[in-house]
Amino acid sequence: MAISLRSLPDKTVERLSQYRRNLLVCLSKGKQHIFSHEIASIHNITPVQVRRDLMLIGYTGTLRKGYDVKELIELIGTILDSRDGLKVCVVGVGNLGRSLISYFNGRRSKLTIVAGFDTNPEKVDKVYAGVHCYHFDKLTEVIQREGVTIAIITVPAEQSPHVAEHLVIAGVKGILNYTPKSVNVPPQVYLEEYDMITSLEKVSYFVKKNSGLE
Amino acid sequence: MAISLRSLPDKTVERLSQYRRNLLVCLSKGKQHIFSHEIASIHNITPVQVRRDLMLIGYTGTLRKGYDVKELIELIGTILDSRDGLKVCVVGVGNLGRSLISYFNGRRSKLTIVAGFDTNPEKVDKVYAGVHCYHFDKLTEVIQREGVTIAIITVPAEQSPHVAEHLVIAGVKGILNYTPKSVNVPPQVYLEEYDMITSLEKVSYFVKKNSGLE
DNA sequence: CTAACATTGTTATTTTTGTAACAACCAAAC
DNA sequence: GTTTGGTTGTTACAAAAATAACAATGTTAG
Ligand SMILES: NC(=O)c1ccc[n+]([C@@H]2O[C@H](COP(=O)([O-])OP(=O)(O)OC[C@H]3O[C@@H](n4cnc5c(N)ncnc54)[C@H](O)[C@@H]3O)[C@@H](O)[C@H]2O)c1
Ligand SMILES: NC(=O)c1ccc[n+]([C@@H]2O[C@H](COP(=O)([O-])OP(=O)(O)OC[C@H]3O[C@@H](n4cnc5c(N)ncnc54)[C@H](O)[C@@H]3O)[C@@H](O)[C@H]2O)c1
Repeated sequence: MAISLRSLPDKTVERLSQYRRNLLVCLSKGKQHIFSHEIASIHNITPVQVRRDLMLIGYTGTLRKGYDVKELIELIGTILDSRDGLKVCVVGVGNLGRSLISYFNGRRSKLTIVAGFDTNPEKVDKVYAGVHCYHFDKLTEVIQREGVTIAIITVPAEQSPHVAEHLVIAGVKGILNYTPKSVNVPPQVYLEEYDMITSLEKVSYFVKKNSGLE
Repeated sequence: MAISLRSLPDKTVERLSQYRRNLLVCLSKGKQHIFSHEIASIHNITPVQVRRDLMLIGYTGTLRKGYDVKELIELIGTILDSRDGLKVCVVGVGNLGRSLISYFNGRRSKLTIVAGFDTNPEKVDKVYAGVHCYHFDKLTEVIQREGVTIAIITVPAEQSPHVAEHLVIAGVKGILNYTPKSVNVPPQVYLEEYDMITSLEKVSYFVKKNSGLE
């Protein structure tokens, strides 16, 4: 299908992931069809935006009946998921890393966390929520053996550039960096960074502004 | 100052927060001046974008000498921070909530987590990283007594709309929702939502696409 | 002294994202 | 049957964000 080959807008990809998650909930409640305005209201966006996103992936609903929930879930699956799923590792099995491991695993069948890495001897060779924690020295070896393609970085901030460098050498194709220090990767590696402090400061700025403080 | 009153672009606010964080690191290393291309390279963006952001906040550097690190930090402070700081609470003291509490507190002097809330009796009236956890029933009372203006939601997803509703009633002015279920708030409350699953699926999509998989 | 250069600040352009407008359609009501 | 109404898919428009272009300026090299 030509459409799934051309790159979708970033934001559309994000929304598709969210649509799917909520569509699964709808399906489990026995809902078989859904209107664009229903999807929109779940996500607090406009129906037009929903229809536009679905247009981009070439899905056509039925007039006055809406979209077939199951079909749509499957179509989004063919777009977002890789056939055999992708393997993920977490570098830095601290507070945040452990939270993520215990939270993610088992939820998305196509994305599995298969390894953790840490430098702290107390964590190495322990198992967290079913995930083995290896020493950071084994990074390349384990990544290549297991065929890991995505890494989540949750080490102390100052370590993240160093960690990212090793991940690239080891051959991962995508990195999700939760450290407030941004990292540098070659263009063929997809990088997503998110900084919780920044988010909080942003909320704080707009709260200040809206409240007309000082 | 007229400039700080007009609303800055969302993305600029985010970047200012990040600039400041790294400028503080520079300052602690004794660096007194910095060029736009240096700031840019720290954040993997272009020097033009840095200059544009600084233009928007009305800061002027010195030609061939760059920006005064200390001055710039202070100016960003006057823009992002509220004079007396803002108080923050965390609703849902589970894995993620506790991570956030222990991570955030003490880092940003102007934003302090002053309370946690949970429904689980085992957590109520315990103290986590110096933060008292109250029963959810006390939400409004504590928020008003302490003057909390910002809330972070880290309860199980299906609870988040209910929690958000109570937070609005209690009078918070900003909400940061880490739940994958989005919530509805009146326009005077600033809402920021972030969904880690979506981020991971987005990385996965682009990894798949870049690798030319299937 | 002058030319070349590095760097800033600003305006113009392009790209991305979101919103609005509207034609097409078909089911139901009358 | 014809009209009404709700809903889709698409095109046209607007807003936000990023990038490029470039003038201004003062420092350094010759
Ligand atoms: N905890 C949070 O809620 C939170 C929130 C926002 C951002 N973050 C960011 O996430 C990162 C981790 O935070 P945390 O609270 O989990 O810290 P943490 O100290 O609990 O965990 C960090 C872990 O990384 C390990 N580590 C250190 N160097 C390493 C290396 N080179 N290779 C592999 N592992 C290494 C440490 O042994 C430790 O286990 C930090 O950069 C922080 O800024 C955390
Ligand atoms: N843990 C993670 O790394 C992670 C990652 C991404 C998203 N999230 C999201 O964060 C949320 C929490 O995740 P978690 O792993 O911390 O879960 P958790 O089960 O460890 O924690 C949830 C906490 O919320 C409390 N709670 C339940 N209902 C409540 C209510 N009405 N009011 C106040 N407290 C209530 C529970 O008692 C529990 O302590 C979830 O929505 C999850 O989707 C978590």
